[in-house]
Amino acid sequence: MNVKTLCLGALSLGDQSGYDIKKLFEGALSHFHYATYGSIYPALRQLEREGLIDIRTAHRGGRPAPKMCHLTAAGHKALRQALTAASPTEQLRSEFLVLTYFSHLLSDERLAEILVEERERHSSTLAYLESIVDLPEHRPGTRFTVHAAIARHRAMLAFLDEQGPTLCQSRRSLDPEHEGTLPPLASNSPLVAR
Amino acid sequence: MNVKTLCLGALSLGDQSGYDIKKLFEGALSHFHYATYGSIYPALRQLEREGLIDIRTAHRGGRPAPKMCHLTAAGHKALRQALTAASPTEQLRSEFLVLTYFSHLLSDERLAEILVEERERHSSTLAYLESIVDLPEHRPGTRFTVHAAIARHRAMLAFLDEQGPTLCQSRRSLDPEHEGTLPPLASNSPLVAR
DNA sequence: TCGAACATGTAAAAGGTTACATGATTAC
DNA sequence: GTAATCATGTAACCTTTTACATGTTCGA
Repeated sequence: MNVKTLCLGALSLGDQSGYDIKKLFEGALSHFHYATYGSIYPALRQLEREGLIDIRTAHRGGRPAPKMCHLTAAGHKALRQALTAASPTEQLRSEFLVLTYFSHLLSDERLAEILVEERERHSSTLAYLESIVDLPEHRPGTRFTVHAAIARHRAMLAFLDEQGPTLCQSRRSLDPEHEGTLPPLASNSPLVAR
Repeated sequence: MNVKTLCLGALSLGDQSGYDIKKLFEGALSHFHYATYGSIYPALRQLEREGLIDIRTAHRGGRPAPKMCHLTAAGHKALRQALTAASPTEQLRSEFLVLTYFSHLLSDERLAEILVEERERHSSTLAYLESIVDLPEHRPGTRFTVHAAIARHRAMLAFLDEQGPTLCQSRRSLDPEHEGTLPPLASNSPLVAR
């Protein structure tokens, strides 16, 4: 799923400027995708070239004039096709989990710090999401994805409270001698083999 | 966090070939990162040029000779620094959530199909993870990340069972006339503004 | 004998981020 | 007056994916 398709999707909700679309990526979409101006503006220009959107400058006095983008019939069709054809994939890139996976290379203090910070991140995001999920203006699709994010952050909080202490303790019981030189993975380990 | 750092991390677990590292990305690491040969082999060559790893061809008769990679002292130091300096970020890219967010553009049948498939994905991954999480050969870091994945997939299953029907029903109660031309988001919506 | 697993790599292209560049307006 | 917000864009760089290319060995 590329930024072009996401922009078409955003425009299916109503005419918007590149700036507006960026806000959407920082807001509702941020829980499952992200994009910056550097990809949004080129995407919009390309979509215009392909005839999938119209761009017209809105000269409302005062403020800098935004270029409002509007889905054409062809754009609508292309969007539907893209969404229907997609076999939904998911990719998670979590540096937190990378760090904990390699936690044998971290100091106790650094590990504890990382765990606390991760907890705070989930906690504050969760509080925000819970405060907005029941607002009546959400479309069903929006509310669904907010619920998904809430479920995920709640689960991560519970997991951190349950397994965080275990991770810290398991390190203390290890011989401090062989730091970073643990034996190689057994080649028949399911995690290696699969 | 780039593939080079991940490769260094993999090698902190013991000497491995590029092929072995790929298996790690398909296995234990797959729950929070991914990489293909096209990025792993160039990364390894670059790490060798930088003196962070040694590569030597293992001539064990028969099989094609793997090039075993070994962390140098400099590599170990670089890895520790990279892991300590990282301020852990997380990014999720879920086409499933993109599709549900824009579900006003999908047919009822397609939406139902997507929900069922997503449920199956989480269900089968969860079953696998639960079958291996208690194996004694896991390092604490490995077990921690497996628990994290289990927590996430369980939460998603519960969420799908709870909110999936709601999403389908909310569509049926909508006027079928204005498909795809829902009113623009209120500009004061928290999801837009934030 | 045939497919799966082992094993390494390249080249082109796609895709995106980062940093830079600019400037008006509004609210405090 | 000054910081935040509105508003658009480019260029260089980085990273990664995709598709291709090749060949061996083991087990059924």
